[in-house]
Amino acid sequence: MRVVVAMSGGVDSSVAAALLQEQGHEVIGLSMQLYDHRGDQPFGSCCSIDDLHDARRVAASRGFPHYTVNFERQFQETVVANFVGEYAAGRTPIPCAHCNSDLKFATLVDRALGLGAPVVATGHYARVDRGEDGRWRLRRGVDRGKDQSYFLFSLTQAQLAHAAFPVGGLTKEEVREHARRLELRVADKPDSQEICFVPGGDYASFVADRMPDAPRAGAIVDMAGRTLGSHDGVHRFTIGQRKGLGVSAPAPLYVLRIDADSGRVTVGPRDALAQATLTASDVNWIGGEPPAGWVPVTAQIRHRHQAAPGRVRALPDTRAEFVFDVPQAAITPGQAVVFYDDDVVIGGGWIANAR
RNA sequence: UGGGGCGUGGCCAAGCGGUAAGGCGCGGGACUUUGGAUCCCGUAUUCGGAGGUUCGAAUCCUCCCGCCCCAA
Repeated sequence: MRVVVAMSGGVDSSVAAALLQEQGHEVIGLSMQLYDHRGDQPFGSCCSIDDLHDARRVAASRGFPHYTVNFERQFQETVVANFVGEYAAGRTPIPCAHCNSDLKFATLVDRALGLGAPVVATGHYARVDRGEDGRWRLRRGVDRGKDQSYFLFSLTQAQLAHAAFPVGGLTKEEVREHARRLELRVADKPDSQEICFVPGGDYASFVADRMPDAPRAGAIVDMAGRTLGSHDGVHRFTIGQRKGLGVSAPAPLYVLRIDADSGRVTVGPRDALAQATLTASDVNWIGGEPPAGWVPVTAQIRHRHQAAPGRVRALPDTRAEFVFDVPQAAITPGQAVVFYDDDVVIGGGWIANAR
């Protein structure tokens, strides 16, 4: 079978491609150029010029074709625009999830079909299979420590039908062993981390430079409304943040609330971060239809959050309401909430608010 | 110049004769395909200044400097 593999230049997607090829598939490597690599400005680790070279070299060494497609414009218009807009609005974006939902799977499946490939594979740690009802299911990767199903909650039945995650059944260590066995040059390449398009991890400057209006400065106040200090812009904060407040107090202070209109950032003790109920928007129910009534599930509210039990129900306009059995700390607007039944992704959406 | 209190690292603050706790903040590291959190490490040769007492003082005494409160 002809398969298109989205290659980031890292170990995971490289091994995914090599394994598929080893299994007898006709592999076509595809890399997305997300940034203008001309000029000398530094950029992040994902899909950098070096990564594109790595992907190309891996393809060459394995003897399968590799193409680079230019997604700079789409990346700017979807992922980067959302990233900047969310921070400006006092919310906290999660670009990796948007990149998957708004860019990769939104376009790659069509591209692949155009190349005569019915399947698009990536290096994500997640699994796809079919349930008893014949519907496609998205499940957590076998390596729970590296699981990335959280970032893939937006996949639809149509997309899952054409998706493959070759490393989803492996552990990271097994992937690296395969990489060494196959003599891939990226075998010992460090795992990617941090926001790929923000140079040096200084996302605050990145956002400030691209905001339509000047950063909204304001006061840092306690729960009683007393002013404790001031800040340069709400984009510098996220719910649950402790560092960088510049305020000293008898005990650590955490960001509890961000009001983008007034620029007011409310801080308080850690206990005050716990909330049980959240509303999500643009919810994708992977099975195809929203559940009827309340359904018991576990919910994950950030990458590496231990999914916690509760119940969910669908609301009108593709929204959903979820209630944790035990309140969780720092439920943050802008982040994704993903619902699971054991290791099966039921659906997910973007956190709109919590209370 | 009546009385009382206080000055310890960027902030708060223990210590009250035996050779500078702790917290916040800050810096670094670990972890991590988002942000945040969490964990680990680091952060005052020195206690407003100058003398004195003592084997030894941030801790006792004297003077000076600077704050704060009470007083018609």
